[in-house]
Amino acid sequence: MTKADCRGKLMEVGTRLFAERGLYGVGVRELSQAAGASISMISYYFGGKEGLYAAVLAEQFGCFDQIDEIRQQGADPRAVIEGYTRWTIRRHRTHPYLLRFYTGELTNPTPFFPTIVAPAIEKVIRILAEVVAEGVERGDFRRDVKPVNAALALAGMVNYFFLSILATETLISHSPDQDEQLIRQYVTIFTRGIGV
Amino acid sequence: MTKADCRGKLMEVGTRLFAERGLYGVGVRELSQAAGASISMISYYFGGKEGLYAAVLAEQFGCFDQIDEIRQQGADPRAVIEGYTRWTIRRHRTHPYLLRFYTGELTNPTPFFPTIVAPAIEKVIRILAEVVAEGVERGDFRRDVKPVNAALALAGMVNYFFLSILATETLISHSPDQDEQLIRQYVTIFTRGIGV
DNA sequence: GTCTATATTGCGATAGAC
DNA sequence: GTCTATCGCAATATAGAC
Repeated sequence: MTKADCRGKLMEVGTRLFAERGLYGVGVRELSQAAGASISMISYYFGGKEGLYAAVLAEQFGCFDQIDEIRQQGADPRAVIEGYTRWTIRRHRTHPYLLRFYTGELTNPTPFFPTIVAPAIEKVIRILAEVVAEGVERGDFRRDVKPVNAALALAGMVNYFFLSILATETLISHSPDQDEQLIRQYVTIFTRGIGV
Repeated sequence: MTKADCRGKLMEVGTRLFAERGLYGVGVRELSQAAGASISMISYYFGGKEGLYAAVLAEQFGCFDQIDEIRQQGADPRAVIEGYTRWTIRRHRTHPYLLRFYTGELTNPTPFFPTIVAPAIEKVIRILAEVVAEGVERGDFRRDVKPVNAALALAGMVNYFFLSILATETLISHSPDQDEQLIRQYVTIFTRGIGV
């Protein structure tokens, strides 16, 4: 095992195994064995199993910074809403393990939830709510719409589609081929749903 | 510890602890201690820790049977949609731990996911999709709406509101006082979203 | 920088007393 | 039916060789 590979390989297998079974569902023996490294490398590079988990979590949630670009991609609230939807669906394709950490931490938070997970989610919802509020001000959306409720509705629709995959495989195709249709459906449901 | 209490107390603390930290995040020592019973009672009544977890899971998902009553409460698809929304939000209030098991199993499935969890979720989504399809046939909803996509959108909105609580406490009140407003908002967003 | 071997602690399950 | 005590095993972390 060469130097550069060892740390990266541990991150790689840590991402997969922690996503599939959670922090307490995986042991250091299995992690190091899957990485082809020895057990002590986890402590050497990450200070222990929890350190590896924290590093994986931080890497996974790093891409949430992209929400700032989405926010600025258009003055039209509808454009931002479509941008968010497309970005989120694409993100679930490019980061297939992110949703596991996302919902896993919301459901069974680890010590790293307050510093890594909560701020990332809160920022996205806050920005979506601001965008909805702007749309209300512009007269695009109804005045009785509560922006945060609406933001949570949109995030819920998009994320739940992927969250529910394991239980709905028999009901619908989750192939990426359907993504553009899915984006259209959800953007339409949401914007018509809150529209005047 | 009297006989009748022991089993019930183990179910009670098992529900809370498994919900908060998952099957692998809790040990039998902590479970039995919290129940005020001895460690061996878990094996005696449930055949082991996993048996207790399975019993808790089955009890929690038992209330999903109520979906049949919701289904039959009205010929009007809109009435069923409102019934589902109210039932789900009320359920999160009466069963505060159910969502943890629900999303925990979807994210990190245990051996009991296929027999207990997946069938319950699939049935609800299937019924919602049927109701949407009926609405399309009646001309209430648009023909371009895909029933399963729409069903997942509605379930996603409602469930995500509660799932995200830990990360959105600073953004909005999650008090039951707001529930009726929440129901109105989400039913409106959804029915206008898929309406003609 | 990476390994093996080990220290220490905690786990789930169960035997046997009462 | 419930308990205590213990078995056997796996956990994480680390010491020390190379």
